[in-house]
Amino acid sequence: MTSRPDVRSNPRPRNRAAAATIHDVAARAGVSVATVSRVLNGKELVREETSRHVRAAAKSLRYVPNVAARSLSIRRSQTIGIVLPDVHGEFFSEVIRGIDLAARAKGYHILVSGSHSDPSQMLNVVDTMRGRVDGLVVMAPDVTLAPLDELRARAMPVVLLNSATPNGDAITIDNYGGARAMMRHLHELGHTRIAFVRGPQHNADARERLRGYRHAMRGIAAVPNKALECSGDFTEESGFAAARRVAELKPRPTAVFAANDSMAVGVLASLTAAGVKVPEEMSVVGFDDIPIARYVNPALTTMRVDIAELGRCAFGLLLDAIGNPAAHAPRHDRVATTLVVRKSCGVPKLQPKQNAQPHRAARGRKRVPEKGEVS
Amino acid sequence: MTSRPDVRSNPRPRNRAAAATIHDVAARAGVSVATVSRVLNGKELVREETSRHVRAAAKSLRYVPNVAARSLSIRRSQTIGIVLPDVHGEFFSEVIRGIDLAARAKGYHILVSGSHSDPSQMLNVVDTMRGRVDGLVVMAPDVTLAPLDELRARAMPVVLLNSATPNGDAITIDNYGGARAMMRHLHELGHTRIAFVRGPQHNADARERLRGYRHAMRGIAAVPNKALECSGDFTEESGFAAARRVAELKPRPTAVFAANDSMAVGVLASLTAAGVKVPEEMSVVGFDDIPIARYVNPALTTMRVDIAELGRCAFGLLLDAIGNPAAHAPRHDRVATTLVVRKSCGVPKLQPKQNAQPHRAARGRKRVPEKGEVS
DNA sequence: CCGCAAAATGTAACCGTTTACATTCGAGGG
DNA sequence: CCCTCGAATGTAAACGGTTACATTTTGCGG
Repeated sequence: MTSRPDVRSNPRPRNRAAAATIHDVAARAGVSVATVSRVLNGKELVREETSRHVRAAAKSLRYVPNVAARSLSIRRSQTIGIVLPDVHGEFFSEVIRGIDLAARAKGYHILVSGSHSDPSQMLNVVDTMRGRVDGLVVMAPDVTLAPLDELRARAMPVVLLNSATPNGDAITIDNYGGARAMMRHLHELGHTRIAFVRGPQHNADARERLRGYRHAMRGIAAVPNKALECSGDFTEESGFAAARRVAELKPRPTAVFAANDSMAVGVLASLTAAGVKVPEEMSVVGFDDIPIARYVNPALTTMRVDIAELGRCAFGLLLDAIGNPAAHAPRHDRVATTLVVRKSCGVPKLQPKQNAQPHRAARGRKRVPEKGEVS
Repeated sequence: MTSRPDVRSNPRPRNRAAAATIHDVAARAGVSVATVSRVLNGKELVREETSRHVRAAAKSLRYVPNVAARSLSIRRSQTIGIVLPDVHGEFFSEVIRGIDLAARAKGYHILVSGSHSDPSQMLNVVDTMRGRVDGLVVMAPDVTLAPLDELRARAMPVVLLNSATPNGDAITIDNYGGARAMMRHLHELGHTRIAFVRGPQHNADARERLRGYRHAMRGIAAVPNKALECSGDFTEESGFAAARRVAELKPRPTAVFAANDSMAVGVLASLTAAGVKVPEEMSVVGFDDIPIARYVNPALTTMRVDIAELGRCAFGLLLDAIGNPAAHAPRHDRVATTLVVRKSCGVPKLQPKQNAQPHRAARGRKRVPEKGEVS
């Protein structure tokens, strides 16, 4: 009955409604498997009538190609891997979202693996993804250079996200530029004594933001003052703690710049608890524009990072690398940030020994609407 | 030299450092592929010495098995799919996180696909995952029953997450019980005029929470008052708008119960903007205990849902279904919620026509620490 | 020293596709 | 009428593993 010779000497009993294979479709349509394959992939010449038959047979059998077989044959999985340090919080979910959207549009699937605190565990995961994916987007902001290079040796296209910039493909946020833009904004409002809450020591984003802050401070204060910098680790808790220290500094700073929004939220909560009025007595700004930033009280002024866009870029770059592994020239793209002015910072009160007048531009710029200016 | 007869008549030029195959390992170790397979899978008897040789060969060749071939052969992919409506926000990332952790521990990978607003698109995605995954966790809170049943017909283990409960495997939050527990808390504090901000009409979670609220209100107020219910859609914006309406109700409610935390955050922001003091003039509570809840001002009293646990349970159930597809009895598990008391609600002011005394228990319970009581 | 069971290993079929190459079939030109 | 050529289709060899079954070793009692 079937035109396919049953090669199996002793067919295993399939326990359940087995999925139809290409052979079943071929038999039903009265053609060879090659023809079925050609019809379904639509690349080669097939007579219109034959094509219809095949399509009908496939539909009636609810045929879905077996991807494992297919990818074994064509050596492609149409899947990319995403390796994250830890899928906590809104930042990571936005990254995934951005990549997912871009990938699906191109017919790609995404394999996600999060929660990799240490590099060895990460490399491990990368190995188990071997063969399962055509390329990787790896986010490892806390990892030092060496393991990342080893990762490249795995001979698979890899795009690094927000990691210490190595040679090879990478996408990063313009942290340095963003931090400077934020400092410019504060300075224009008249602030000169600006405290900074740092991020984790080994985090690439955190370092760049700190660098931007320091550079800007050199242009603002004659003598750099290390006392204005507090340590933090990107968590609300650490922001909370840092704010207490800031509030007790001798000449009290008029503004606090937290290296990310989570810490800024902590700072805000801490100051409120301590009875320090924001923005009247102290201005607070953050970085990232996570969704909550808009809903804390007062609403937080921050640098927006279009995280989904970050993911989208990463996928685009990866796709390019997968497309022509040979001719692909490694790129390092930087995505810009946007200043979003809300209510959490104002003009500092006049104080002795300070410039008596706030900077000229201050007044006019105070209430830039959402998505204000590009840094 | 190699013991493997080169069956390929005309080996394709491999463009790049091709990955070693099991044949290469076998050749290098001087054994057959079967032996290599046995060593690497560790199931069958192999002489210790042989085993060492094979392992050494594998390591020196940096051999990693090709998963496509493997899953073609054993008809398993060691991968599960996660289908989400939209990977926005902390809720979804926590779900992914929970599943990821559980899955990795069992050697499974996860294939994620988010952003499916409509059912047809979702079914589509499910089809493309066919063969790529051993089972699915599907989250479709807004979807009506019919498509979900069709999904089951796809003949693959499926666990539904927070969806309108059908027959088959499912995990849901105890929304009804949680809502009632929250109402009990408010009532014990002395509140009787309690407004409710509803979630999306077709959302299963939202409906259950509303049901819990209504049930509780029947026990509190003699005449049910629909005017106390405001519509909302789980977004901060809708909470913001709803709060304005609540504040203008004739006998003003003394408490607002928002069907989720995002809306509660909106409510808080709105009341603050309108000059209504929380909790002195009005108490506000939410549901979910998203991370921000702790950092808004005042900190939000809410029902905690252990979202990662939800994901973990879902994976466990799915694994069971994958394990014995035949003997598996469909289950419907419900995960409990926990009351977390913070600062956003207090004892209502005495008012005419009200019970003059707050409920007995109120005082003593006011400041239960984090992770207070199980509902 | 033989025989035999158990242990270790090898052989090759099979999983379901894709695709290079072979084959068939018609049509058109000489 | 034969030959050639191109279009349509078929055949079967990969792809890289797993595993049932066959074969070879090994250990040991008689």
